[in-house]
Amino acid sequence: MNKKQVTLADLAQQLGISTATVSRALKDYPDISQETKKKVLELARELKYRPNSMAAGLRKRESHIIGVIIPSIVNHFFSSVIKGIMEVAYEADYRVMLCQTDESYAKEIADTDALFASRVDGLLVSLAHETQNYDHFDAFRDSGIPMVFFDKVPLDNAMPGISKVVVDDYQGAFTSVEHLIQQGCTCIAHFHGPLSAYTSVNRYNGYKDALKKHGLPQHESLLLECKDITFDEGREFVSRLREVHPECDGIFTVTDAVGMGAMMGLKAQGVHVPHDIAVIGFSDWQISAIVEPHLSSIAQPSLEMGRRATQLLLKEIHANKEDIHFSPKTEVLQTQLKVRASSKRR
Amino acid sequence: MNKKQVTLADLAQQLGISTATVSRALKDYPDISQETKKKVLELARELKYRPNSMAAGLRKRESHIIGVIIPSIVNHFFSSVIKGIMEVAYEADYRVMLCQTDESYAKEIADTDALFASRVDGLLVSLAHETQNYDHFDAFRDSGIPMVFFDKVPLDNAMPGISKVVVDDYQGAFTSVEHLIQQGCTCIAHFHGPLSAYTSVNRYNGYKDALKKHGLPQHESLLLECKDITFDEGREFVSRLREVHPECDGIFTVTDAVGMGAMMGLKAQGVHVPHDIAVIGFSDWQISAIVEPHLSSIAQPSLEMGRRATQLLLKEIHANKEDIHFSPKTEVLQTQLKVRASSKRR
DNA sequence: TTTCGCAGCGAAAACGTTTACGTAATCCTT
DNA sequence: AAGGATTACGTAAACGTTTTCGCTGCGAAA
Repeated sequence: MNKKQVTLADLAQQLGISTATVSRALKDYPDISQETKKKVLELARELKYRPNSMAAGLRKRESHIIGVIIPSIVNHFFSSVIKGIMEVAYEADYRVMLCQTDESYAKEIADTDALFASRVDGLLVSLAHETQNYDHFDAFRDSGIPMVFFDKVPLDNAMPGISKVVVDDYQGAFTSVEHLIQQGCTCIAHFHGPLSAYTSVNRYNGYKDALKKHGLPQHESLLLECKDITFDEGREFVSRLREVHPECDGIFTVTDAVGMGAMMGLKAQGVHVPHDIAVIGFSDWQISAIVEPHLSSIAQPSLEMGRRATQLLLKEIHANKEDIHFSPKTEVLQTQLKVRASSKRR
Repeated sequence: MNKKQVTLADLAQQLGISTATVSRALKDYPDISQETKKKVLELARELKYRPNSMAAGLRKRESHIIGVIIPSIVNHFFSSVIKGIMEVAYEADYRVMLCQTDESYAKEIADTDALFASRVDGLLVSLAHETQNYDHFDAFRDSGIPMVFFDKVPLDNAMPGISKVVVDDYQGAFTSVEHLIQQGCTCIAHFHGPLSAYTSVNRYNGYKDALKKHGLPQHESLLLECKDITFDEGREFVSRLREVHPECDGIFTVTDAVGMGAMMGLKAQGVHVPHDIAVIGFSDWQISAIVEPHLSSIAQPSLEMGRRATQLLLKEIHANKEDIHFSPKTEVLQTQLKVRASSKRR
């Protein structure tokens, strides 16, 4: 049913010139007189000519599309990253093709293949939780199509020569625990994430090193693992924690959902935050500044992460096109401590 | 620097057959022997052949891409919708190209043009706030490329013959106000959005009709307009409201951000929620079940909206391809009242 | 005059598929 | 054994651009 589209050939025929000239006129290439250029542009507008980027892409061997693969989209962090990506992509006149893995390795493979089939000019990836193997990126590798990983990136030695953008989880965790100590906490627990995840490990280490630096006690029983990283886990774990460590006066949680759960659990038990126990989260969700008491947190520059990753990718794409060398970079973005009521004891 | 890709011609040459046969083998079309099919598939795997969907798209005049235009992505409602879209699209083997307008009319036009240039097979749109004119969709119109609007849709008479998926804002508002009345509220205010927006108008009307049905007083001064629909507006407006209507005992807000702001404002004034004033929001943000007191709200089926819109679009795409008539539908999804502490007075 | 340069344009090939059409070989009818 | 049907494949055109190369005509330099 689709009515046929207006093509270069149509314009060319009506003007009695060749498609080559029409193409030159529309893209304002050299070798074209102002006169015919004007005529072409006029007719193009009149006939509502719309370029076909599939045809152009096929011929030029580039799509002006960048592919994005993320674990989840219903998530403040990732949706901010995507916003950053789209901002920069739009500025550079690139389209964005989005895929969501739902943390599934199989889906990640399918998405990678589909994006390659679409001949995207570059790929931005945050790995799925399940992913341990990186062979599905070989197609991009072998074809020399640039990739930039962000947030959840491959293990250090796994993909040499690939650019990455990550957040300094270790430093963020270290800073927040040190902040608790400065607020007078002497027995600090950590509700951490699964240690299979890179980010969880870094935060875990930041926590431990901060305690070590200040000579505070470390106990296995101060460490509780949130397998699913949920609000409910936070709420339940505080009971378990206080049975073993009634003297505990500070909690650092792997993310704000857990932190808010912990605060609710404590409130239900009649424990005052921050007076009895100070709480600090991670990621600085919008909610954190609204919930009572306002939850202290570590802000991750999510928008910035999307922007940087895309800028890196575009640079690499252009370097490729100009045939000049591009040396892969790893950018580490700094976090920001947001001190709010939940941790203010002085 | 991109190494050249493996093409059908490469496979054909190595096997001493024609590209036509290779193409048939790979897409398991008829007119092919099991024997050569097997040989082709083997060589394809060996040489790591990857189809080029730009070439296929150009030839078949379809891209297997659907374009999505939304006002904002950093937003729980829209990111859920997108998730629903991507789920259905993925099942049907379609890719998703995403654009974000940031509520800008100009950006919406640019996005529409770009998606048309990419020759997407269909378009899903939630209109920008600024958009009053729909001419930029003419290209899709004229070419007979299906579009489905969702959430923020064109005015009724503006685009006849176009499918839409909306939420029953009127009924949701009506239900929530009736709920307040059942809880004993007798003087209910409404913090509404700009009445240029369809959704705001429907909620506004639902509010008014619920009051009318139950014979409650209606005053202009009970209506406060949130131009930007923000937390801060909610917080500020309660002071203004209580100066004029100290007897007010219920507030229905156009969305949860405003509702939460109102609750904070009331709390700051020492007004108890829900005892003195009951509050109910709209949209059921994740935060609402966490903030204190838990905010009652109207849940919108966002995931479902994305799914339905995409299903409609795909149906229309396929109907188009088979050259059978498709009559546009408007689906109205029902909301769900979530009663929480902020409105429970009995 | 010749020679060169240059501006403006066209012819045609390419990009990698899909597909309408034709054809040769094989098989099954009667 | 002649005729038709079927199977499996090749030829070549098409999709809508971009781009290389070459050509023409004109003016300026020699």
